[in-house]
Amino acid sequence: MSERKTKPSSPAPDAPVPKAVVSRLSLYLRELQRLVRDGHDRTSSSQLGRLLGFSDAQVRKDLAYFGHFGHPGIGYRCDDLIRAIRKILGTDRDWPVAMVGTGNLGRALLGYKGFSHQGFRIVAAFDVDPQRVGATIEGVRVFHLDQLPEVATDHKIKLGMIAVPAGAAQNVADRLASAGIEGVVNFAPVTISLPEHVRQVGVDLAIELEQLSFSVVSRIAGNGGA
Amino acid sequence: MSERKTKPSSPAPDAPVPKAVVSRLSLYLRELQRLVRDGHDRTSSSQLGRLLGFSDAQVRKDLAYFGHFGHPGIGYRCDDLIRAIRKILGTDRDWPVAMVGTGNLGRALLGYKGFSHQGFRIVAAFDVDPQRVGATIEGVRVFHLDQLPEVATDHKIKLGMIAVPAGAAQNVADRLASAGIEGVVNFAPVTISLPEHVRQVGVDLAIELEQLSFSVVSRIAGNGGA
DNA sequence: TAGATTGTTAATCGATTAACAATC
DNA sequence: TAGATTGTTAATCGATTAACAATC
Repeated sequence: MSERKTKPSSPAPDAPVPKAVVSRLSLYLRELQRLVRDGHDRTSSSQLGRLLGFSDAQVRKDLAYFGHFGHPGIGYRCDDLIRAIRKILGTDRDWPVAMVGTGNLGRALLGYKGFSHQGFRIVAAFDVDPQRVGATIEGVRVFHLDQLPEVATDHKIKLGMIAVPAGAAQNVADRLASAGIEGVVNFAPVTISLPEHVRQVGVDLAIELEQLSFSVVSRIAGNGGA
Repeated sequence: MSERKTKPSSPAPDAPVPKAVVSRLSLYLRELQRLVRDGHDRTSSSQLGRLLGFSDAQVRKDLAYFGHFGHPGIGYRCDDLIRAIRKILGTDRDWPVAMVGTGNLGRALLGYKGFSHQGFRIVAAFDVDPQRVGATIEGVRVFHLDQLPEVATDHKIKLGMIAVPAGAAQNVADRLASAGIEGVVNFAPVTISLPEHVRQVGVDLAIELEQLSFSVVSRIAGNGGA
């Protein structure tokens, strides 16, 4: 039992990767891409760590979850490591994305240039407001939410973003799930429930400011803040 | 030495509060506010935990970092707990906020309604584009970035948001710091450095999608994703 | 060769969970 | 009273750091 296939050693047979490791992976990737733009060919765990405020040991440990990407005595080739991390994160392919909600935030996200570099392409937007349906925003066609199932199938959409008012978010989540979407980024400031197999990431803009507020006030007080 | 002042017992004399605890605090607050809107007067650690996917023990432990807010045998009064958490997070007061950058994202954030409920009020926007300076967006005046020091002082602005292109972010960060800003939310997809006493929170929208992508692909593969 | 840096193991540190006396 | 629920301590679990042999 317990087939060991390809992967060599690494921390454990099939250790579940900590969420914190994955979020650092994205930061390593971002920093590596900047290093390449600045003309660097290679880097090291200590350089990467210094740039991001992590220890060199942590950088090596994080990467070791997934394989051997470096060269002892040398370091890491930036482009090799970039390729490796993109493969791990799944951003070595194209991800057609659906945007639900074309209010302030939805429209801004439709125009956001940063997604495309990682392979995310918003291919359709959805709304229920007849004033908005049929329009084209930033080159993206706005469909009625009722058309989600067909459009999602046609464009092989696997990921969706929810940028609707809090009160509508759960309904949208349900519709995304039944349209076969596999992952959702929720920008609405509410907890939504989705079937177990549908992954979700929540982004609450007010909460980010709250975290900041906490660290500002607690710096002044007991100095507990970071 | 080591003056013990007001605070009673709690985990340790002045235990530094883990970052993860603070982010859950914001989620408790959001859920409590929803409970109140739905007509609930009180709740319990197990209800709060169930709604958010945490254990009841974790909810109690998190709150116990800050004091005794509940009643054994009874639970927590929603409005008392809301008041307590807002005080802890520092959102029991008004925070005038500066928005730097009035592109897609900056404009969307200027119109975002969710901030005001937690006391955050964007009182001034800044840009360097002469086409934009002088305009009023969503009721907020756009100043030239050079005017940041005076405007920040006049409006007692302590927090800033950076919504400019990656290449401009570090310069904006420097200017915010010298204008006396104490905390920054950085939406630009780069690492910025700030003086030690200036707190920061980074929000990278592409990274959020990457985290989602990872958990979608790793669910299908080895089931490591969450 | 000497110096640098990786991947990995063992030691430390911190956070979560379980359990329970105290309280209503 | 019996049942419910808190705050807190001790036990478990997981993540980070330190150290070092292997490698270039």
